[in-house]
Amino acid sequence: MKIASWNVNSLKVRLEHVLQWLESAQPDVLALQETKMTDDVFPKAAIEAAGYHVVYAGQKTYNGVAIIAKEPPQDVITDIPDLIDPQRRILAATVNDVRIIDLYVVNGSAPGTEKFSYKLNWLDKVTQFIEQQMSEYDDVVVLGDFNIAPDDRDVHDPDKWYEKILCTTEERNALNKILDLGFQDSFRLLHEDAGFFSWWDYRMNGFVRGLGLRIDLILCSEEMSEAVTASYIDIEPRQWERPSDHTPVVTEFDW
DNA sequence: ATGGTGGGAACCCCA
Repeated sequence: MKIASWNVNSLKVRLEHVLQWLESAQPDVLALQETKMTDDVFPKAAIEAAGYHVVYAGQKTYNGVAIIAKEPPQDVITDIPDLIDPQRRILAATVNDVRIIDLYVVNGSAPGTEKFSYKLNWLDKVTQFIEQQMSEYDDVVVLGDFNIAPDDRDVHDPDKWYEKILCTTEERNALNKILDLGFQDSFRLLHEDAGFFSWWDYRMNGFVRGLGLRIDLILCSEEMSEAVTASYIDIEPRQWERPSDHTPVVTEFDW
């Protein structure tokens, strides 16, 4: 089973990239973030024509998540307890008996801001939801744009980013609370080195200069973590014309 | 030196 995540930064602009990547990579599951479109205009037919099923939760202009899968996603959840929120950032569904939880984590702007507090509160509620899902499902994958670099190996210049947004101790502690529920960062099961990134700022020629962070993660529960056979970041789509600022991350399971 | 680029909307917000 091959599971992937990609923040596409507008599915309207990136649809051809997604279709091209599905065609070549043939994932069983591709979780999208930042589709930035309402459900009534979602390109369902184009994705189905590529041989996939898809479920989605979108809104106008901002956010938006989708799960594309070879088998039909079941038992879809778009809203969680204690978080009444018009922002479409959460999508859970079951595919091949694996519970997939697709997250577009709040960016948070900067430490000390209202958005930062909202991010931490959002993560707290989502952590409670994941804990509930863990009690209901045996095999769980939580993936998406976490907007948190797990540790300094995931940051091109840790000194420059010290306690900056995406790298603060508070955000990392919040991520660790999810991991403590019984998850592994699948990429780190197979790669210990620094310098692997999934997002590069459009500004200042970030991709060419290697100014990246690894903030797109695929977390898997215990039994699945023992079945990981490969985990990698596919930087090719970041080199395509008019790319997303994120590139797909992939984990393969003997499942 | 506190910038810049990109997406979407609508002359500004968000990342």
